[in-house]
Amino acid sequence: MTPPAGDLGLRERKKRARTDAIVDAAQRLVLERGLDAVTVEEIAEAAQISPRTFFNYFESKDDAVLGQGSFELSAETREAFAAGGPTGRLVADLEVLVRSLLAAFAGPGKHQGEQVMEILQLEPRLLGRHFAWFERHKTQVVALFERRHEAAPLPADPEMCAMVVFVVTRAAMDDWARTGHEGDVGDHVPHVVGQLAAVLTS
Amino acid sequence: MTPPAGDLGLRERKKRARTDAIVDAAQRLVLERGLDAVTVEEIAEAAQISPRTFFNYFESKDDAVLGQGSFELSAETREAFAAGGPTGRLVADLEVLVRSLLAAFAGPGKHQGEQVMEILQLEPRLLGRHFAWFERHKTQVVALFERRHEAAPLPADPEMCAMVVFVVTRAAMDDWARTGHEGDVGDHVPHVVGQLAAVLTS
DNA sequence: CAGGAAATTGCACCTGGTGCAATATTGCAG
DNA sequence: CTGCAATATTGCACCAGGTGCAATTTCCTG
Repeated sequence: MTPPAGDLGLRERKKRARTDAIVDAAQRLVLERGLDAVTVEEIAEAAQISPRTFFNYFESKDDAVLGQGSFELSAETREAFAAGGPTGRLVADLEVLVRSLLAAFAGPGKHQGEQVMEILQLEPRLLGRHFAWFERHKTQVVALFERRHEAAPLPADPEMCAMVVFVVTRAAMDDWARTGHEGDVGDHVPHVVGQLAAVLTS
Repeated sequence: MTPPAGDLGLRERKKRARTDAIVDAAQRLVLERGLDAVTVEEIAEAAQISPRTFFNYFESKDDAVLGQGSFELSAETREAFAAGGPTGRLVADLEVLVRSLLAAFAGPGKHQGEQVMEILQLEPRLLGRHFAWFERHKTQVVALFERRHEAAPLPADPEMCAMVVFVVTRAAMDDWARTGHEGDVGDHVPHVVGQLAAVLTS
């Protein structure tokens, strides 16, 4: 028996390779021709699988294009936040949270991240998916705030806090795009937080 | 020639009647059976039109269910806001704007409004459409803020202001739903504005 | 009432997406 | 290495949403 620690077996490796191949093909084709001009059949062909298999990996074409799935906060980030950290000031910790979210959304590689952002800008329809994603994970985010509430009381309902997370995420992406992809997306977080606060307390 | 002032001619009247019939049928059926269990064919049949004609009135099934289209701010509201009114305090005027938006979304009749909200709660997928709607109209909202900026300088980019409009609208709907549909949706606006501000300035 | 504009409709067609059953691949115990 | 069970891939038939086009009907206007 060789139960490989770091290795994951042929099956698992193939699965990952296929997933990557699908996302790569989807993003490349969509960037080349636009979302509506690319069919699932073509993506499947480019990824060397059957169209039917495509749907074993992703629930929809849109999900594949966004590479949705790699998209969660690390345990440390979550625990630290729930415990009232990392700084103890809510708004600062929120910024950290959003930055992690943006990084997770962008994906592991820098390049991949920019590509997703570029696609999102090119195909606003997909932003609807982003919203849907948020809806799906909303309960988790709310739960996170509920836990933090016990460590350090919140100034608002957990649901409202979750909405803030969402809007800041979205606004940061917007701001980043509007300024011509200047620097890292996360670096725009403080600015948008300031602006949103300014509007709401005007 | 009888260019009827108040009247609109048979053609126009029929068009409106049909639109209403479609929305009514769509909402009734969806409330009865759920979004996925209702086909366009059935809605068309209930509205006594052919399936093809359905798509002359609405771009998608979802649009029909939400009755999207009746969904714009009145000229007065817009002009007043652009001119720096109605109160002169940005956040207060924002609240007025959002209330108008919520009212427009709800539709003319009270009953219709609650129905839409009920459907939105029952079928979260449609919230994605709400987001899409916002994306489509975002430029208009941004333009509104740009105009206001000349009358009374804004504390943030027009785009950020538009994001605030969106998040407040959404948060108010949420809050209203969470408190068991208490009173009018619009009455929740001040509360959520306060909460969001509290989080962002914590 | 005639003729033109606008709306309705039928029809053929494409794409996204699912269920099901057959087949192929992988993992594993002997 | 071999055979068997688990798992993945695939083909196939099918449904629903949505569009383009051309024929037909309905409304308006002179």
